[in-house]
Amino acid sequence: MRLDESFYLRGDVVKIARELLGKILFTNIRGQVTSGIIVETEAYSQTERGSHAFKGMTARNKVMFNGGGIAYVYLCYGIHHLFNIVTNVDGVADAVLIRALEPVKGEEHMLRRMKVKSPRRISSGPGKLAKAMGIDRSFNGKYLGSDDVWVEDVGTVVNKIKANKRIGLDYAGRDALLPWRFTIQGNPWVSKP
DNA sequence: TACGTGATCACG
DNA sequence: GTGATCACGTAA
Repeated sequence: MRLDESFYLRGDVVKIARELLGKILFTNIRGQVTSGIIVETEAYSQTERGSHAFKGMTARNKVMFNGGGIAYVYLCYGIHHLFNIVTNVDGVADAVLIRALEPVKGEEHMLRRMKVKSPRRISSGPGKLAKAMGIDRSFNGKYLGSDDVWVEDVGTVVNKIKANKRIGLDYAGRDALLPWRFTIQGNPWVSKP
């Protein structure tokens, strides 16, 4: 069943980040459908220094201030597109970064986009999964109920969730230590660190 | 461990 | 305008 607004509009972004584990992210790029199990997420709250929205609205982060259930996609290090799901109500800029997927459907499309021939860890990391799924900045602000990108709950029960500090936030001071990175423990598709 | 790569943002 | 910075990935 496709997740709808009521899932994303809730106020607890940390809870939503945990609950997204085991759900399935789909994209449909000109008829090419790919999907993967979400195995790694990070929560970002407007109230802490790790968030792009901490200092308020800018041209880049403005879609985060919309109500939950849309994508926030931006370019990182000039190379990588990072895919986030906006949560919380209109006016509050919370989001969940999707950091790794276990491929389910359309792996041949992912391999082609990654320019590799044989199965590999093509979606273990936020930049890689966006590329593998065909996500770029044209997805920024896109509604997750659209026919291009959506998330489904297939009833998977995730037994062991591990919480760690988030990756790559050395600039965020004390907030870098928040245990807001969630992984499915033992899943081989979780990104390296 | 080093660095490519380009949008973004805080300066003025 | 300009310059430092960056929620990464790969090669070495």
